[in-house]
Amino acid sequence: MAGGKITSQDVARHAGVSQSAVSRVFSGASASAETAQKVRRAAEELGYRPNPLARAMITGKSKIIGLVVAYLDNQFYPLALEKLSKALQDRGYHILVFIAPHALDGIGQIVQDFLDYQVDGIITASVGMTNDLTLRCADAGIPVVMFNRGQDGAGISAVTSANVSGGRRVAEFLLAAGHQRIAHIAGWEGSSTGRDRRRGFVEGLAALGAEPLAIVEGHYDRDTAAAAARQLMARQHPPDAIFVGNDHMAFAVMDVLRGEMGLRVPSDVSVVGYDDVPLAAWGAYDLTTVRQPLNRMVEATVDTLLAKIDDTTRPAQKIEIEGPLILRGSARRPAGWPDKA
Amino acid sequence: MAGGKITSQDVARHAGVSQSAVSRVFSGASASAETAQKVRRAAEELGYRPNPLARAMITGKSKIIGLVVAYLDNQFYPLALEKLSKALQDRGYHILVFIAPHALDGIGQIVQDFLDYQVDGIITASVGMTNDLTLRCADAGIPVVMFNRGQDGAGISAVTSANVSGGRRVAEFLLAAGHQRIAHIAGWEGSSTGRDRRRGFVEGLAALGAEPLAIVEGHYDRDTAAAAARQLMARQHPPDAIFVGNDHMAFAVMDVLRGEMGLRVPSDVSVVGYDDVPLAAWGAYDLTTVRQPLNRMVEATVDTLLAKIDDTTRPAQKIEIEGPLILRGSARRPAGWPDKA
DNA sequence: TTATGGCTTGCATTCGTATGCAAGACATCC
DNA sequence: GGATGTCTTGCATACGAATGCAAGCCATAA
Repeated sequence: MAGGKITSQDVARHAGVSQSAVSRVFSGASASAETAQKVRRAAEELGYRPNPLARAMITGKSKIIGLVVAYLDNQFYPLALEKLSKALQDRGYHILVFIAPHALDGIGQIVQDFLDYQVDGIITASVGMTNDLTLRCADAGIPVVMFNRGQDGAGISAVTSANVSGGRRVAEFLLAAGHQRIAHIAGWEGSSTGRDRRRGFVEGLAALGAEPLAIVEGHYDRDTAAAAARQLMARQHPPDAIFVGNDHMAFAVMDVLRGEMGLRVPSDVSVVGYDDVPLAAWGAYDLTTVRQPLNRMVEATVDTLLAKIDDTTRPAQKIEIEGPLILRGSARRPAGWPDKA
Repeated sequence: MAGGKITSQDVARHAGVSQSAVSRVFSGASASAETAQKVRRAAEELGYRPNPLARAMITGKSKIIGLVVAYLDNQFYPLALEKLSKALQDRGYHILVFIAPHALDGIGQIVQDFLDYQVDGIITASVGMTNDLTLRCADAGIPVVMFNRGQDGAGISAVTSANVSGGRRVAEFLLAAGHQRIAHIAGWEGSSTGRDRRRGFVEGLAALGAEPLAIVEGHYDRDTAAAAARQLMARQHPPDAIFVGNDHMAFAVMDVLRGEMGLRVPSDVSVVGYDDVPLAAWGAYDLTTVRQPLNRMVEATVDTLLAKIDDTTRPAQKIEIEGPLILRGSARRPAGWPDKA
């Protein structure tokens, strides 16, 4: 029961040295082997641990990373949260989590909180109003990395998967399977991922002399995507394949096609998603989708952020990681294609 | 740009009062209306905000709540995390998130981190080794509330849904639908929720003169639950209804029944889950399940925790909240039953 | 032997806020 | 009018660790 807090003073007394000596041993500054030994023994015996809050006051480094997330109903983000969190914990950081409010003024509040708590860095995992948030933090001199969302021009680091080439691969895949009328339910024009996937997809079709039957926005939202699916299928010549901007929406689309309209996937309509969340592999959906390589994205994010914290002058980096197309049962498979492409 | 930090000193100078006056205005201590006015104006003009770290050093109150979660692949927990987080943010707290490591020694690390950062309170959302963690934190004098998990005897607050009566209601429901051979894939014997649901279920059957065909443990894990389903269906007389200890496992069970075995739900087998996560309402599963009233559970958790932080001598509370049975398409419906029971 | 340099070490101060204490202002009561 | 009490206010100090500075130590070089 270490009820009474042990301070560096206590350790100093116990070890017969000064408080500064203790501080130096624990903060890695120079100290003789002998002193270090004595201090460590004393600390061990007393159960001393440096107080990070006090340390933060002096150094300005809190060892806290702010993590902003939203859309926890899309399985991709809880997983990202989990892995980011673990990776940062392993590196000796702690994670202050903020659920991004949908109201815009909430963002200002969050920025203030970050400043107040002197977080050393910030990761934004797909917040709609990322721009505002990131810019304000960057202004305040806090390193920021955007996860799964890029930003043109601005000097802010970002880690994404290779969305353009992913979209292109889906186009090639659907054409190879012989689809004639291919529609796209896009993510959100306000997000780089949505734009890039769409662009890659359209370019991929164009490169093979095809063009999309229609493109509708799904806003990364179940209800919107479901409505989009209904709208597409109500056309005089409905699509025979739909590329959906992420898995979360693709599930809604499949629910509409099969549940409401009694259609069969993929015999009536092929559906392709994006992300490869665990649910995509479950029997009920068995969704063909482009995998976002979560582990590598997390590693890259953490590395980039910590590097920038370590050396603030580092320039911003944009990192893109390729992910494979995972072939499952929700889309017709072209003859001869393997499970991954 | 407010690059240089504004301190209470600056405000004091600007307002023509002492630093203590500023402190008192911002910490709610007594101050004359006039002084308060001057201070607030000055603070406004300078963009001053009290430094929570410095404040924490003096008061010992960090306004940080530690939140321990695991199993982020079960949709229930991300949602809980989201709502808990929002509720606490609204009350002026910040959330330090820890992903519970599966290794046992990781727990000790977490406890130390909590102590180091002087968290004001802790919420544990369904960690396996909750016992050890909670006891150690309670020992250290940090208020703890267990979310969605109880603990017999020990003086620790806990908020759960009414799992015993929930289990009982499922039993009554399945019997009313005329099922003859009812099996249960239970949660985990080491968790109170798992034990309670099971107990209520068995009692409910017994009260009507029935007994379970079989009970198998699913460990709240997809693969284990899937294996359990296979095992149950391989019996000479397989069940015609399965009550599964939570939705997450129920999805796996449905995948096995429909995907692997070609059975129909509910005509061949009825499936009932527990939680009512959003996915349960999606078309692909359309799962009949007992709802855990998340919003009210979150409110109760936050209220209990903050009350205990406010007055440490408060005795531990065990709060149970009733949740309805939501009737959907995965289980045969007894004649005359409404959608909710 | 003395001067020079590199290491350690302790002292004192610093970070930004909260708070006990005593002094002052003012109203109340006898 | 003097005594008593309540309310404000400023001063000084405390929280726990980090760090500039100067003093002390030892070894090496001249």
